[in-house]
Amino acid sequence: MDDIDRRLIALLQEDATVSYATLGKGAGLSAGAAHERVRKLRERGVIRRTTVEVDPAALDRGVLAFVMVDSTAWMGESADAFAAIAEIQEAHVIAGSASVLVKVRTATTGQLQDVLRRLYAIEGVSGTQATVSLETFFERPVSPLPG
Amino acid sequence: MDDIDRRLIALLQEDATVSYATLGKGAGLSAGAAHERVRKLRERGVIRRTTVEVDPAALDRGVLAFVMVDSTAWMGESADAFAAIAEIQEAHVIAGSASVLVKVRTATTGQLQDVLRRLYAIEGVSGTQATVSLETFFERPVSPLPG
DNA sequence: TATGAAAAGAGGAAGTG
DNA sequence: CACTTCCTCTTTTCATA
Repeated sequence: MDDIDRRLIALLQEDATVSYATLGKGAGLSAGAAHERVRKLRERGVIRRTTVEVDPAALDRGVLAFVMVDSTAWMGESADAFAAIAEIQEAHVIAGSASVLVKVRTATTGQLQDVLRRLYAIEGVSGTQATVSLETFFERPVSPLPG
Repeated sequence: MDDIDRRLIALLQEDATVSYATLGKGAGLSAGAAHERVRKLRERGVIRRTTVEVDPAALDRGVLAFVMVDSTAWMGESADAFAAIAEIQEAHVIAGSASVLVKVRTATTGQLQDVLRRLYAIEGVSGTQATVSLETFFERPVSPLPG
């Protein structure tokens, strides 16, 4: 992971459809060398996958909320229960009073309420605190640049 | 946006490097038809971009925290101030006691502390409450399927 | 690891049903 | 809208340094 790798990642995060020739030019490499480096980044798992970024509203997921899920038991083994709820985009075990923080996207606040109901149905869950997002300033890839 | 479009999006989210021929097969379409639909999804802004998903730890961003940022003033115009902090991956204006929720990734908790210091330097910011993630259950694309 | 070149395959743009 | 065809460019592999 040197500065060239970071540069390649930055370029791919911006647009992963560019050719290796263009990619190499942007990093001061030949197409072949750029290709080889990217292949290794994938092999090492640094680049996990190539994917598309979608407008949530277009998929009927215009309502964004973060929900703190309190529990009476250790939730460390409950990943599947959260993953089974399609509206949950992320789930993290957290330090602090609650035990799991989830990011939820639904079409309406009514559906958000339904997600909360399903969260309560998970074993050990004792409470939820939902915080609705009014506006998203930005959501961007993890910066490969230091600082 | 019919079911075929949703299917195409689901396949692309999983692996955006597949050929249009493979993509079409997965959605019951010819390569050309799949290509045309994907082109339109991009044109309409449903698909925003093709990008790569990266392992945060490999980029020296192994510490994940969510920070509630309290403020004394309306933060609705402060997007740039948050965007200027490279460690911030997302920033959302929220309903509730705090006014902005940010997702932060740093190499160490020391660097997290430094981000908090820089958050305090933003005009109007009166306080922060950081919640550190101990484990990420999952982070996945927005589900294109209903329910 | 980088380069350069050759073969295999995919992208992109026609025209047709 | 979807399918097919055709041409171009890219990806992928390999030999070489």
